[in-house]
Amino acid sequence: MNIHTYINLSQTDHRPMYLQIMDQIRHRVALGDWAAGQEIPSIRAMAAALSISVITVKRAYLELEHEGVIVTRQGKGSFIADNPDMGSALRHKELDQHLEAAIDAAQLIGLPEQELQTRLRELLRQRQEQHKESSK
Amino acid sequence: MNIHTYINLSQTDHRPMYLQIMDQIRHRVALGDWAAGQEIPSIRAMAAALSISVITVKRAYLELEHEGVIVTRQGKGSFIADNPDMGSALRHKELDQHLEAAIDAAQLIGLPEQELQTRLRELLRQRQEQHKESSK
DNA sequence: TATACTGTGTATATGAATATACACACTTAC
DNA sequence: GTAAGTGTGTATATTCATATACACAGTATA
Repeated sequence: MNIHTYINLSQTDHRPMYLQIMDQIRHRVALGDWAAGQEIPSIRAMAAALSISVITVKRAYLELEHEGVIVTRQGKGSFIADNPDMGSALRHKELDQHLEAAIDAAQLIGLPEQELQTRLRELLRQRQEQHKESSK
Repeated sequence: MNIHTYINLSQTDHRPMYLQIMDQIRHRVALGDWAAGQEIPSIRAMAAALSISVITVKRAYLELEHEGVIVTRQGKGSFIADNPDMGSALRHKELDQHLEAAIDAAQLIGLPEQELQTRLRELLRQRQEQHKESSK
């Protein structure tokens, strides 16, 4: 089971590499694939596997550490945080603000609540399609 | 009624100026403040009012023209596109953008789709409660 | 046609984001 | 202590997005 099973960089995804790495690690943690305390690939191993510089991987790991998702110890390696902070109160607040704004917008249009929920379902489905596309 | 009543640049908003201008013009059209065919401030007038370069305003106007929101004629000025459905289309677009932002936020914190929909339902219910309160 | 508006094209400055190399420092196990 | 892992700090290259100046061109009107 090598690193590529977990992390890979998309050619079609034009977002920066360090962000792609961050997202995929977050995703693994959210799914429970990588448990609290578990060691994750070293920045050198990750860099070699992806054929990129260690500094780029380090940047991804550093920002994830600032977010509280992972911890890094010099000379030892990087690990999923004991209590990975995936959904801080702040993040949930931001989510609610977006939903509230959507409700306001729907009200402005005169869109019934039922159809607002339907629209959310549609957009979620579109996302799934796009995800399939990009992973082909 | 000067231009500042409609358009202004935020110091705290760190997004580029041309995007802020585009958003605010779109919003005016969505609200119906600026009707189809109506003349909007000239590039030069807008630039002077905001104390920025005409080129920056031109960029905003050019992209809005590509989107079909406005039309520009050399020597004459810029006008809201002659499309009566534009306002409605923009309102729906704004709604979608809020929902997309919510989906992004949910994915970031690893919130399952099911729970995102539940959260929307909860917030809608809260709104109904508040509405009852305020109408007592 | 002169004036005073309007928008346009080309060329450029600036800063921020992204990715990098390389020399350095820590940890572990032999 | 030394080898083979690990991460780190500094300095730099490169690219792209943003914003700009200035000379040019169209339109309307007196």
